[in-house]
Parts: sequence; structure tokens; C-alpha cells
Amino acid sequence: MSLPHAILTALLEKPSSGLELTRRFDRSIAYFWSATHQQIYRELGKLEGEGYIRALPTERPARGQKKSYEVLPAGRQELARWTSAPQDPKPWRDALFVRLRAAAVVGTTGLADDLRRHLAQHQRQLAEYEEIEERDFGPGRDTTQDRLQHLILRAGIDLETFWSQWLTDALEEFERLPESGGREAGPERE
Amino acid sequence: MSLPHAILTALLEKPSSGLELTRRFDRSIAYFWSATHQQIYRELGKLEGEGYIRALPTERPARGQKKSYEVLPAGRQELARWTSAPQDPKPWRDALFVRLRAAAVVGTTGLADDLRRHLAQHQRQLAEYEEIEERDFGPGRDTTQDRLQHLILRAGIDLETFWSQWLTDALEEFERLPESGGREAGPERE
DNA sequence: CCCCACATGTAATCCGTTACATGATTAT
DNA sequence: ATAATCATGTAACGGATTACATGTGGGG
Repeated sequence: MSLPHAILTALLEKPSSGLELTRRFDRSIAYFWSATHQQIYRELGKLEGEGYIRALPTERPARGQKKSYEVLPAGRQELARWTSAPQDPKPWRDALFVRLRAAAVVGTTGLADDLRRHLAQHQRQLAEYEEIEERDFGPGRDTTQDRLQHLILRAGIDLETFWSQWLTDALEEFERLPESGGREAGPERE
Repeated sequence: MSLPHAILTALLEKPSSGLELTRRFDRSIAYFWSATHQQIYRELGKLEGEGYIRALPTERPARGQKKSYEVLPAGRQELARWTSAPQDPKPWRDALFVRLRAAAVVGTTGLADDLRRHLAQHQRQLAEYEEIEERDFGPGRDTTQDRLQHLILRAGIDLETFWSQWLTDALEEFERLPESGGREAGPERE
């Protein structure tokens, strides 16, 4: 249930139309919570129905016409409630590990190439984050908001660093492995 | 589309019934791809329909009767195909970062307590992984399968280490922050 | 005039989650 | 007998993804 709250946050930062929100998500929030324009329009409808946001009355609403939203007091209150309420962390899920486990049974053919591709992507993402850090969080940026957003960015940087390191290690390990086509059966250990 | 392939992998490791699969998932695969028994039964039905697995004919199938499955050649082939095919990494999504970003707008009240809770959980998980590493991947465990599964475990350890470190840093930062109730508006930077 | 980019949506499908239902086996 | 547990499912719902539909405004 994070998307509506991500939208409320974005709208509090700056009232926007659906497409503007989509673009702003792509530029910043999508780094930790991505959403397509379809999702966003649907949520905007719901949030309006629940009385958390309202369309700015300045523009007439119509299909193809821009429609901007702002957050109502009830929306801000709901966001504050959700932010402070305890939530358990979701267990991480990653298809790459499923593939690795599968490769232990059916063979590692072709996997190394894809690991290299992933490594390149994570390195690129890491470089992008570091660029943002230099540009947006240099000296003198020290408000509470700056510090919190910097914390999020640091998490991104550390995660991409983890991936780059782990994939490098994994590739090294792969080079020492016999490129087998898998095994038929064997004892299981869990 | 990882669940069916995780199931194929588990069944290749050892033919099992639905509930046995569920238990084995909980004990090992769920660390990187969790699934409930309902999901597993649904997927078993699909996989059987697609000709990737079949019920072992030894037991008559009926509600409440154990029914074991084994992987057919087509299933092994599909698993090998999927494992070697390129796949883009999914962007990470974490509600905690949404909450942090929201807190920058509506205030950090209550968040620190929950961060401490998360920290404790991640430290517990880290300890569990390290125990598994000592127990199952000591010296002398050196087959290809061991090495690949060890790589997965190392990823888990490194990720939990990241979380523990990041949450510690974040809590430290929180202590230096004025416990504000949020701000009304302000310039946005993305 | 026509095409394309902008903007807002609808529909279908899949996956995951939660709650519930039902049959078989075992212990008391 | 009956209650608890094992085992296999069904049903309903919600979020995410993908494909498609519709309308507006501007440039060539």
C-alpha cells in the first residue's frame, strides 16, 4: 500500500497533474518506487474518492485536458499516520537467485553473460547516483529534508555497490566452475 | 515468472507433494522467493497442464490424499531455457524509503522506533544466515552445487549487512534531527 | 488537413495475499 | 467417537503490467 502514499508525498511537495506526477516519479521517486501512468491515474481517482486530494478548480476537467490535484488536510493526516505506523519489512525477492539455484541443477550455460550485463547496469546506476549526490547534496545542503533525501540516496548507492561487488565475485566464481550441462540427481542439502 | 521455475528446480532436486514443497520452500527457497501453499498448488496444476511435470502414478489422487510430482523432460528443458535467457533486473522497491521521503514532508514522528525494530529483525536474519553458512558451507563442501548455493547465501549475508549498517547510520542521523512535525511547503529538488 | 505529441483514461490478465472449505489420518 | 493435524484445494480481492482507446492542441 505504498503507491497512494508516495503520490500524496509527491503532491505535497508540489501539486501536479497525472502526467506531471508520472514524469516526476520517473525522475526521482521511481528510484525506490516505480509506477506507470495507468497506476497513477487509478490511484488519483481513488484518492479523490476518499477525500484525500481534490482537483484544482482552475481548469475545466475533460478527457485530454490537464487536471491538477492538491492534497487536502485529511490526506496529509493519512500520510502522517501511515508514515509513523509500524510496518514489517518485506522479504527480498530476486529472480537472479532463483536462476542461480536452477543453474545448480540444469547447468550454468549462458548465465555468466547475463551476469555481466547485470553488472554493467548496476555500475551505470551507481555512477548515476554518485553524480546526483555530487550535484544535489554537496556542502551547504543541510535542511532536514535534504538529510532525509540524502539518506535514501545513500541507500541506493550502497545497494548498487553491493550488487556490483557481488556480481563481480559471482563471475569470478563462475570462471573457476566447470561449464557443466547440469546433473541428473544427487543428495539435497537445505 | 519465477515461481514456476523455482518449483521446477525444487522438484528436480527432489520429487515432492504440494505440502512437502511448501515446507521446503519455507526452509530454503523462501529466503529469496517466498510462496504460500495456495500459490504452489495453483502452479502445480498449471505446470501439470503444460506438460512440464506429472503426478507420480504410485498413489491414487484424491482430495486429502498425498500426491507427488516429478519433472518431465519438457520441464527440465523449459527450466534450462529460462535460466540461460537474458532477464533485466527488476528495480528495487522498498516502502521504507517512501516513508522516509514522506517524513521529510509530514515529520519524522514515530519513525525512529520502527527503524530500530527493522534493525533488530535484520540483525536476527543476518545471524541466522551466518549460522547456516557455518553449518552447511564449511570446509570440504566444494561441488558446483555447493558453490552456487553458497553464492546465494553470501548475497543474503551481504544484503542483511547492508541493511544493518544503513539502518544504524539512519538512526544516528535521526538523533541529530529536530523532531519536527513537518513543513508546510517549500522548494522542491529532485 | 493531417500527423504527432500530449494527456487522460479503460480493459484484460497475472501474481500474490487472505480467508475459507473439505477430505483423510492419527492420537486420545 | 471425536478432536487435532495433515493435505489439498476454492474463492475473493488487490496491486502491477500490458495493451489498447479517446480526446486535445500544435506544427508542417
